[in-house]
Amino acid sequence: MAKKVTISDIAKMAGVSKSTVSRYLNNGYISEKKSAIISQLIRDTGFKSNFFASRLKTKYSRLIGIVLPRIDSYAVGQMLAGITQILNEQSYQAIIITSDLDHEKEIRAIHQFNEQGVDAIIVISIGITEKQIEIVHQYSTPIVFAGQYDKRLSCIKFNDKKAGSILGEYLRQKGFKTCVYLGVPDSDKAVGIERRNGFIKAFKNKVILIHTDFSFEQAYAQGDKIMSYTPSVVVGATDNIALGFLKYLHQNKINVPQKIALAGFGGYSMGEVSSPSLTSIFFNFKALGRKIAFFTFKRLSGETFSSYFEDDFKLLIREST
Amino acid sequence: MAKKVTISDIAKMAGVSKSTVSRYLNNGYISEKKSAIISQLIRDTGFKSNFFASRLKTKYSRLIGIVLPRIDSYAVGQMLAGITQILNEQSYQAIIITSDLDHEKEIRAIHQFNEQGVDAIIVISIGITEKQIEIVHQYSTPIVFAGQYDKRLSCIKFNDKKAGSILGEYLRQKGFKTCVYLGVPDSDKAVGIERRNGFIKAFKNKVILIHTDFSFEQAYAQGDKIMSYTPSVVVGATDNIALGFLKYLHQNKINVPQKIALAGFGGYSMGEVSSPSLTSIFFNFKALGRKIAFFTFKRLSGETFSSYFEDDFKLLIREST
DNA sequence: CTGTTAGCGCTTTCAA
DNA sequence: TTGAAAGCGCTAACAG
Repeated sequence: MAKKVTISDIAKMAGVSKSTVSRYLNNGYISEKKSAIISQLIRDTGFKSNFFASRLKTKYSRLIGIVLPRIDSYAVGQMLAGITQILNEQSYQAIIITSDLDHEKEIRAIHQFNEQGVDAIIVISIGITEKQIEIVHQYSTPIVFAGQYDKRLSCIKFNDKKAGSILGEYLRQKGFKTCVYLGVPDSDKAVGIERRNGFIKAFKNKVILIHTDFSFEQAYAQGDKIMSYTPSVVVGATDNIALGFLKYLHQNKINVPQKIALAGFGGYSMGEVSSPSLTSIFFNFKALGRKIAFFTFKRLSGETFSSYFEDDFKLLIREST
Repeated sequence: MAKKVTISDIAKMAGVSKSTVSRYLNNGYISEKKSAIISQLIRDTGFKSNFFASRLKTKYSRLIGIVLPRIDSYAVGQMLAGITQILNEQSYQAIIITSDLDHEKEIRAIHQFNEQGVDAIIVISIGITEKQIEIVHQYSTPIVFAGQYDKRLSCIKFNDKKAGSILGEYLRQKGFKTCVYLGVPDSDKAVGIERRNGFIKAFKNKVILIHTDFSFEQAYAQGDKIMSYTPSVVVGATDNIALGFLKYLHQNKINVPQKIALAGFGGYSMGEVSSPSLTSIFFNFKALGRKIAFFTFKRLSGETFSSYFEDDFKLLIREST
């Protein structure tokens, strides 16, 4: 079972001092002979340096705290996969707390990570508030925000405006004249405002704005209202929203794309298996996750605040347009 | 920035001993007066107990290591959401490593967690090997396996056999006579063997078995072969597999469910938005995640090995049958 | 109810 | 190149 082999035990057995063993473990300022014997002893006993004792002395933990709005979402899962991939490669580890889309919890999580002594914190944010900015400046731990932007913080996110404009441009060139855009509230600056503005500016023609939440159901429920504007194309701020409306179209036997075209943002696999498959802007969330990790390491190595906008997305033209 | 306020500082300021402050922080065996003054001081100074020092003394870290095959999957995301929900409620925290579906990495992760001194380990496994069993018995840290079963370990998973039989029973009663079952390799005991056997036993009629992997693409590619058996119903071992074949049916203008019926396992939202929507066995992965956490706490509180089979799934009858 | 006293296991000067 | 010694910040007997 749990063999309580400590550094002293090894030292005793090897006939050296604890410091020597410690040196072997760290810098390695040690003679060949002793090194060999210690090495052997460690192997035999199965000794493992006590994580907490070591962290108590040195200042860093090789732990990165990650605050997530929720974990059961495709985008978050992909990002997390990207982040942990890079973290693990560098022998860092992720420790996660979910905020459940609650600003207060997000803040509490940041406090908690600080208390735990993580080396850095990554916050996949649902919106940056003044209070958060205050907290970031009050702690010395590097904090990186992802998904949202504020110039006073270190942020990394997709260039939502550009994403919106790519889709807008494409649909304009396709000759669509009237669009209903299913947007989410402005409280989500990235998805709510930037994506939409980019789209509207590039589409140039008529856009009717209808607000909805992020759910499949609410988009479905707005079907009648949407159709009352007789749009030639409907765009959902996310694929999920677009698919909610697609369900309505199916049930009302309205043909896509013959009667009406449809597009979304996300490029989730769901949009690939629907019929018709959904035209969408694919965001490479996993790649973003990797960038987030790199960005965090930069901050860790002393680089100062700055922001980054990722352009790794592309237009997937599929059957729905 | 990082104010290095320690428990001694607080003690000095409050005119008490460190132990008293420590007691305030923990058991609270302390007078009202001192409690009040310490409480105030902590608030003022922004003192936070040093995580590592405290963990060095007590044996517990309140950290649970979780080994995942991959994070960017719906099922895993849901489970993780359920697990972390309960963990966080109990002030425990999740620390994750991904195994990337690699047995070696899974084992390394278990070792690593042990070295780090987590209180318990949860392994969402892709298949239990002899080597793993050996390791579990060599460590004293409680380890809980999820998703797979071996009687020598603490396991928790869905009752796949029963899930299979529910769908088999339903399709038999519906009057289908010939079924193609798209199965995955036997190396995944739960999904590959149990689910399939439960199905076959309950369906009673003719079942043609075709092997495929977990991907949408491979299921799609097997379309011609599947149709050559002229089945009246096709069942995918996962929804994803079923949807891959659905894509084939769409492209070949074969009507579902008029010409052929289709069903899967999973109950993912993808099967809800497809058209027709997919009949499926819904597994409540989030609920399973919560159970996993509870189960882990039981082991933590000294209960011994045992296994648990979750029945929280149900038949979703939708348009495809 | 509270203070004193020992460490937890490790790292890190400092001198040798 | 090595060892002695001094803690990191906290908790937990023990005695009062």
